[in-house]
Amino acid sequence: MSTMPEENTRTRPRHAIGFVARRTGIPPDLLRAWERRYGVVEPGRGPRGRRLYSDADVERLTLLRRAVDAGRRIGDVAGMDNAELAALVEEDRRVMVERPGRPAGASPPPGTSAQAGAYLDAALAAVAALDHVGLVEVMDEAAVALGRRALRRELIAPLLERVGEDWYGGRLRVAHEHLLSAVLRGVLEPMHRDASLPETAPRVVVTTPAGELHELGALMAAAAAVERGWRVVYLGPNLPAEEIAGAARQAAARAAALSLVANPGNAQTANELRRLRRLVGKDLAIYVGGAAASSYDSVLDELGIVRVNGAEDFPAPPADL
Amino acid sequence: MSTMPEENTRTRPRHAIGFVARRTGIPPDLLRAWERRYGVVEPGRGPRGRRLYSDADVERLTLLRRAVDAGRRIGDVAGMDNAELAALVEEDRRVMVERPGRPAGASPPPGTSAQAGAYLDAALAAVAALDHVGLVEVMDEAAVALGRRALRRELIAPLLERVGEDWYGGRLRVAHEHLLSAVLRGVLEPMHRDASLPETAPRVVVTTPAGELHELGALMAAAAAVERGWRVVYLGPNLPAEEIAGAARQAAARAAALSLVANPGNAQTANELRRLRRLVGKDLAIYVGGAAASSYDSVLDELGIVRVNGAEDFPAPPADL
DNA sequence: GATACTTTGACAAACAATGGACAAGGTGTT
DNA sequence: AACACCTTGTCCATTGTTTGTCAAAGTATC
Repeated sequence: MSTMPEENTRTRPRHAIGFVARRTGIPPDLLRAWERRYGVVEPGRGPRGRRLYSDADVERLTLLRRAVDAGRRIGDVAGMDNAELAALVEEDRRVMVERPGRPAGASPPPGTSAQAGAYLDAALAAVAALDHVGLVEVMDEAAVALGRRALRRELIAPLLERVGEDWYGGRLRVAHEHLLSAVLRGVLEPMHRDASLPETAPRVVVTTPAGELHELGALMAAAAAVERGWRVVYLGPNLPAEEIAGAARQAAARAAALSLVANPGNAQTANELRRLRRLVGKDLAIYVGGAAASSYDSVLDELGIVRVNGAEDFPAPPADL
Repeated sequence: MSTMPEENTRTRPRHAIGFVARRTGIPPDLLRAWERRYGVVEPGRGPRGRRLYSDADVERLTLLRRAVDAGRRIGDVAGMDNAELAALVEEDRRVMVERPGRPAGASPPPGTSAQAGAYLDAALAAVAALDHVGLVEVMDEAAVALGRRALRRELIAPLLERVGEDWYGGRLRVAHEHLLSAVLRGVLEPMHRDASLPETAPRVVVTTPAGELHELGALMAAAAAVERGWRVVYLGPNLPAEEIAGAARQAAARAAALSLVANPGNAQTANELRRLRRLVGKDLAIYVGGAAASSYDSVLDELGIVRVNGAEDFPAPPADL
């Protein structure tokens, strides 16, 4: 579509081999070997015969490195075109760490303050450096400076998005993402420990359905629910419908909140939702949110489940009784 | 356009045997043996006679491995078609639920104080009642009263064991276990945030290998490591060997600590350990612990990996340099 | 001279294929 | 109980291929 053959920034060669090596994590020797043996890319040449790689080349090399990291053999993937390669890498990633489908581009930080922006930069730097302690320090400071609400909206949410993007662009690895998850869990978990709520406040069970391992959405939801006046029973991720139903019954909960991120539109999750509705009957309110939630809209409709757009829209508890 | 009968991505052979082995958890030798003896799949061949498996092959092999894991004999299930197999696996799964390997009876609380015993009872009651807030209160009080070390030894470790037993005996449900996990994570995570350690303290990367979803052992290890004077880079659970190696390299870590709880003696985990050792070379110390660790003893020996008995035995960092 | 790049050739490890062997555990027969 | 037999996962030897890395020798730039 945008393929003016010349002049295109994507295809204009300009990166030297050392730069590309650092950027992709592939040593120069190996870059040359891959080119020599499999013709993996065809970089242009500078005046003295030096290799000059285009952005498109870098992109393709990043995909190849990911495929190899996932356990593929370079000879098996070297011949694939970029589309095929991208599909392969995406699939491998799903299996390796259960972490899924491109989130349907959450909204970019809207009214982010300059202050939050500075924390965001500092946090990103700490993640990139795998600096656990530094990241915790940034989050603690930000928590004090911004308050809970802004912390979630202006720091944590954009941070998750940026790290996701950077991973996708090959600048970060899965390990960075895990580090962030671990720290954020530590930051978010205390938020729903709020014991100041009356014993009689309506309860909500917060979890993710079986097959859905990503917990951060659930933690954000739990923190938001506390602020709305719910008493939260937090159950962690990956719980079968029977367990959710049993817990809701035992806790005398008025609602269940589920976060859906992985595998948009997958059949197992839809079935879990159906089973849950059947097990709990019509009286329990069920809320779902998360990047993948909208892909289940038809099922949600059929089951009378409410879709929540972002943690800030978490419903207030019913006033009756 | 995607429905050309050939050209179909599901049936086009493209996965090398090593990759399939990792993906399915079936070692290469066994893959070949199953093919030779039962014709379980018919992979295509690459130009030099190398096996290339299709997505459909991988799917079928995964089903077969699940059936075998559930106690079926390969000879009995090898002839079934995929639909039959899927039904069988689904049925078996319902029976076994999700039985994590029986822990090899961790030591009963040795010198437990009466005080800790009271906290233990209170904590168990809160878990049984799904009382999130109450459980947090008990843990917070206990943390102050007992101190970190005794908290781990005399409360958290026995608590995990008791809940595990009660769950196994049907007195508690998965939801109770998850509630406990979530709260304990909140308690343990701050323990390795200790910023008082010098920037130059030797670093240890703490995580669990791919396939191992249980995080609490890793958290206990992280907390113990901090007390021993390590600077901890905590990466959460379920990380492939490449990622662990990459993170250790980037963090300039002196050691990696892994917690193993699920599926004692399983092949995937053993392979992950082997790959990790290969990727990091001989210079990085690797520690493993957890209920399932002893079932890998021969592998650990072969790889020069140190088995740690309980978080209290976590090794001190090397004094050299 | 130090640095960054080029080409070519070489090499050790890791990986894969075939076919055979074997031990541990289960099944069946007497 | 003892026995032979089958099943199954693992291991080995041998051969060959693939792949990451290294070294040598040369060139341009600062």
